[in-house]
Amino acid sequence: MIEAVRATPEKGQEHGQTGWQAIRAELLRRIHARDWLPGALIPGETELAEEFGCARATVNRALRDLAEEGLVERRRKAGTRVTLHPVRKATLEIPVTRIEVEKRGASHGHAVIERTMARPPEAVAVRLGLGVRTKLLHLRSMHFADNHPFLYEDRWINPDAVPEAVKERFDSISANEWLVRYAPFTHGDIDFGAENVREAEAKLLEVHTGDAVLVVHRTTWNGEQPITFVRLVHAPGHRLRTTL
Amino acid sequence: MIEAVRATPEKGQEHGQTGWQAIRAELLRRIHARDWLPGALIPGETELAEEFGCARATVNRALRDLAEEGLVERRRKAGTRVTLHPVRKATLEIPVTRIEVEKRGASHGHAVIERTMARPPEAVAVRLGLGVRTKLLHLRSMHFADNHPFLYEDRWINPDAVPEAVKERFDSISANEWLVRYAPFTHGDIDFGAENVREAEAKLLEVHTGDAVLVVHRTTWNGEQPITFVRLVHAPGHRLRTTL
DNA sequence: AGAATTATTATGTATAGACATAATAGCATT
DNA sequence: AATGCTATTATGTCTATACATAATAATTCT
Repeated sequence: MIEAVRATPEKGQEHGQTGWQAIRAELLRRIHARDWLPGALIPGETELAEEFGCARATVNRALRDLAEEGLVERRRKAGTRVTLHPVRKATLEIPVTRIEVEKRGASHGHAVIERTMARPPEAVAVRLGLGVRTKLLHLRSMHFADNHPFLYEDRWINPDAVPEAVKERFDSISANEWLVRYAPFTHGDIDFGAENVREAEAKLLEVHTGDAVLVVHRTTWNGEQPITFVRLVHAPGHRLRTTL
Repeated sequence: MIEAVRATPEKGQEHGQTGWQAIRAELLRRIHARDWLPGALIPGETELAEEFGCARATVNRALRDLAEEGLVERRRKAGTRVTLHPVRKATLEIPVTRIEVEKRGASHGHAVIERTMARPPEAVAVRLGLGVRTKLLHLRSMHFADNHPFLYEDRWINPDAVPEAVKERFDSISANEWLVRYAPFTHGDIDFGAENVREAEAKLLEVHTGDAVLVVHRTTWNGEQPITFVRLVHAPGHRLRTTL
């Protein structure tokens, strides 16, 4: 029986949690201490509630939290077990480019290179789930950090989803930021990889052809309706960071 | 008053959620429909509970879920408001390499190239927060998918944190998987970027020197104690995918 | 034995009621 | 006007109880 649960919150206790968080911490401790080995079945909620001298709902809250993080797996009737191969989730935040630049202590600038209505290449049309015959708003632009090339953005916007975008010139506000503001999306997908930058993009980024660049592709949707597909080419050396 | 909450679960209802999920769905609908604008204060739990004809705890569960996703912000006394600039979080899962390979329908293989006790280069020592004089277990190995090079792994393990690792040969089980199993970590950090692959690594991956490769650096800790630092070099063309 | 049915069990969720806590707003004092 | 106390309020959490649901185990029927 751990006492932390009912312990009066004292000043000295740095890890002095109470309630369900104390339960959570204790369960976590047992997992890390290998009291309960990966794959092992841990006691039922009722049993733990009794041990900790709290209600089952409180144990449930703690276990649910651990389950959300992927540290334990729960199945009705089968019980709760320590995850064998905990799939760690790195949550990387996707801020607006301007803010990302400013967070690095640099001043942000951007310039539109192209702004046309055009038929998308097949790869783009497929991603958006649209036909190649639909004309889309095609925007190519550069982002700068302290006047150095930072990011090249090649974007296709579905005018059916965002009719207002057709009128916007995107010179005072970047498409990136404009869309976040006026066209919230319900879901999207991202994928990224490394590419040897091609000549055209290398010139824009002011680097050598063939340099390795981090390329991000992002598609966003509002319900069933595709909003935009964008290809982001970062300047060489750019790294994405996050914690586990 | 929405009825979905108490609705008898019928077969035809594809979006037929009940309970707190129905509340959540309705709240989400109002946010997306801009019924409640970004930044706006939404009704209190008590009020919503009354409207939906359920207990306050149920509304709380729904709101808490939305808050965890960053769609609303909650503060005691101040109430709940729709997030102004929802920082979209892409959660990318970091599975064990073997499982990642197998998920692609390929067979996984691996081979240890080097296994020594050595002093780490300064960059590694800094990352781990250790001195350059501490000898660490240095492991270099290759992962294969259907016998094609898939990933090159250059790893440094802190023997203080995982003494058992020094005895392990890592030929039947990869270091990656072994560590997940026997040395769970409490936290870590990841960063990734694109690099032009150097000659030595290019040979191992059987690609041309200078090809763009996705490089991941990962450090993991158990509490205060550093466990391992690893540099993962993916074969060219490898892309990481996730959803928003 | 094999299939279908029923019982059991652990988690999942809902409820009402209670108290805790943080933050604001209002009031009083200096 | 600045400060400090106090009341108020919305969320945070815990409790006990109840029923729902999924999955397994046991049982019965053929």
